[in-house]
Amino acid sequence: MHNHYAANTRQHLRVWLKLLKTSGNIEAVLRERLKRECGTTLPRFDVMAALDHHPAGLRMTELSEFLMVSNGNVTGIVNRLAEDGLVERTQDSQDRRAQMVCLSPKGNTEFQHLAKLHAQWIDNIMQPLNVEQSDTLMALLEQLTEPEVSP
Amino acid sequence: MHNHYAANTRQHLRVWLKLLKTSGNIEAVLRERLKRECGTTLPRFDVMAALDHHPAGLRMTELSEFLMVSNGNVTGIVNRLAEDGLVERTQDSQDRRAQMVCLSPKGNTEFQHLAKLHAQWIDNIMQPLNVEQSDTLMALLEQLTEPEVSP
DNA sequence: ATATATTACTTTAGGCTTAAAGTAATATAT
DNA sequence: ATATATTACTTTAAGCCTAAAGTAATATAT
Repeated sequence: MHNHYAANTRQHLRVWLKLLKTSGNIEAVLRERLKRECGTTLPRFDVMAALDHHPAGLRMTELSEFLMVSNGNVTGIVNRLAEDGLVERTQDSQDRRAQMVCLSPKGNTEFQHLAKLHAQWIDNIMQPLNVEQSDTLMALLEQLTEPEVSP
Repeated sequence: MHNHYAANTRQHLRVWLKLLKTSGNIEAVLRERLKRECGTTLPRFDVMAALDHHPAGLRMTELSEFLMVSNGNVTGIVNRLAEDGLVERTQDSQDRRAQMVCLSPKGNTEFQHLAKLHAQWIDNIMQPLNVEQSDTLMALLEQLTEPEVSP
């Protein structure tokens, strides 16, 4: 053996590494397919999905809160989506600092296509688990949802 | 309901989002603590951990294969670690293209400290699961280890 | 009314990441 | 021996990400 942690700690490390690896593998598959088959990226997909869930549009700050990423990050992604004509910005007439972002018709059409593919990919990847197993997995992950803060 | 997927697909999507969120949350905690408490980053930690596992050192290409990241990526991280005196590069006397990278004494001391903290953090985060539960989680994740490739 | 604080957003600097192109050294085929 | 291919590594361009600083507009306190 290479270390001298308690058996429990070793097991915990193993489970975490497995969780990280599994999640990372699946995410890598999604990124790869979005790129190769759709010419887009996961962050772009996430922004478009957020806008799809909010058909009336979102302000930049709402978008960054919804996606839990920084404000500046959203600025960059929305800029690039706008350059490609997939989202539209409209100035708020009440507040000249603010703007509303929503999917353009083109962006909406494209997202419906992406979302369908995305769901198929996930469905396929998760296929090995039956209903009971995925319920169990959900329940176990639920217990890790709010990581303890102090050692 | 907001969509019209088969119930199974919806469940699969929910489980995947939960998996992604849980893994991301834990990773965020680790990044945060590495930064705030140790002034380092997860990629730097990963490189140092790889070198700790290979005391004789690794070549740049071996390092990038071990970590499953690109060659150029490793160049950047190792550059910064070397600037901080945490790793050492030694030219291969047989092959003038190649070099050996290993932890410096300073890097080794620092990594032992980081590794101990890291293990404590994981141990604490995984605390909610008892042995049986973590075994079950391992087994379920195992089934997702090699995502199906074709729809 | 005016000063102060807050809010909405962008810009900047720096690190992480990849793919692709570039450089130099080594290995192979003829 | 020489041409070709491969290998080891770095550089570059572009996107993603954050924290911190910056800008302009709005809200609040007095």
